[in-house]
Amino acid sequence: MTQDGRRLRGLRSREAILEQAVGLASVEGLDGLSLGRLAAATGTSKSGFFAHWRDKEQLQLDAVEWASRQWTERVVVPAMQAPAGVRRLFALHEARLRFYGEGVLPGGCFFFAVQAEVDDRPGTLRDRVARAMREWQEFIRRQVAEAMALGELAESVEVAQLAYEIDALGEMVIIHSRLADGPASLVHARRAVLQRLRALCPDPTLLPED
Amino acid sequence: MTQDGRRLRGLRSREAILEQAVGLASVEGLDGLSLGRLAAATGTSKSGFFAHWRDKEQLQLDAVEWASRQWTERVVVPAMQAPAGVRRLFALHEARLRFYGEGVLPGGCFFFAVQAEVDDRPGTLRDRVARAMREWQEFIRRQVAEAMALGELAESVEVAQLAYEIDALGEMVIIHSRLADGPASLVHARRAVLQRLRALCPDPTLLPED
DNA sequence: TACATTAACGACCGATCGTTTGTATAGTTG
DNA sequence: CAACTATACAAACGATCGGTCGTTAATGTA
Repeated sequence: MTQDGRRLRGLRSREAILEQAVGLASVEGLDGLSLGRLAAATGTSKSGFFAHWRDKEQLQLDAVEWASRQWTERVVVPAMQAPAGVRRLFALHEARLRFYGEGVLPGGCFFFAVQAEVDDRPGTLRDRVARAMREWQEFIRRQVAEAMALGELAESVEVAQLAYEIDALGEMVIIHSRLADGPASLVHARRAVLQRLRALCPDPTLLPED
Repeated sequence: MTQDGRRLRGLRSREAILEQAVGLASVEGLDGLSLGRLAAATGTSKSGFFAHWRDKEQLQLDAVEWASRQWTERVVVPAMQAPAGVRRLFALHEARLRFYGEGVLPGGCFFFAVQAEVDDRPGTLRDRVARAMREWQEFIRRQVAEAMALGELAESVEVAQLAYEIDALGEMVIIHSRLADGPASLVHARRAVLQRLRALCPDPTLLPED
């Protein structure tokens, strides 16, 4: 199982295809992502995919994996460089908004585009997407709990409640920025969480004023 | 152009088909809603649709119209029975949550399922969906502004900001309840808006405590 | 009664879907 | 070098897609 040149070349095109697939899926969803169009976008042939994946579902599963790793690298990891507590919590929110604002994915958010498709369709794909989202929300909850343990959030805070609010205010940027408000929703989402955290934090100077 | 029996019969099946279409689209989206499956669900034939609609896009446009009216009847109208101001604002939020919680549509929310599909695809359909959503958000903003005019919200409130928060906290119930938290997200969404309004309202007794 | 219109249908069209098959080729191993 | 393996392809498959066509039965109008 040594990685010789063949596998290396294969891995390279595999990664290139997955990157394209995640980008396309963030726009058209996992169903709209047809093998024909993906082939055209990557400059390969439809049948070439089956050298890398047994069927379309395997490709979709790997795309979910790829999107998860991308999210971790571009959102979670940068936020972890902020000091633990309420500052890291807000850094996490800002990192997400930066991800959206910079247009890393042409459709904004891979998981948002995919949720509506899989949530009513049981199967491995749905399970994998649901797990990724549960891990993400659990991660937010951990940051909230840590901020509380550090005394940086009022004791009256309920962890799951605040975590829901932070996630909701961030995620909805995708909808609002694309169909209605445009970039203004980024400002609204940032301020909503910032003011909420400042109101709950005994030492608001930990957070920017505006 | 008098409405004789033929047209009446046509209208009846037209409405029945549209109701099915909106329900199916709330689950599978407007693309997933294929004419073949819609025909099977309504017990008619594919080709029968073309007696009512020129092509699929016209059916989709009418489905958007139907979903808009349903939303108005089931959410907006009931909320308007509450006294203007902060109580009506919260009644609007609760009416939405009731709509989701009761499972009026099998997929939860028609517009949520459709947004991700149309937002990157210019055309009449996208325009119509975007208009419906802009009207809804503008309606929320009007209620916020009215509550402020009545002195039921602190003067520091920015209308668009608060409206964004209320809408985001409500809409995200669809995602969270279907892939992660389940019904708990309804509780989170309700409490988030309730506490936010109570904190901003000079007379919190206008709103329930919990 | 004679005629027009409508709802609804079955059969079929070209296009595209995911997938299979067979093949050519480049890289690795004995 | 020969034998083998992984990559990639063109061609074709059955299924399904949105849509057309011609027809039938029912309902209206003159």
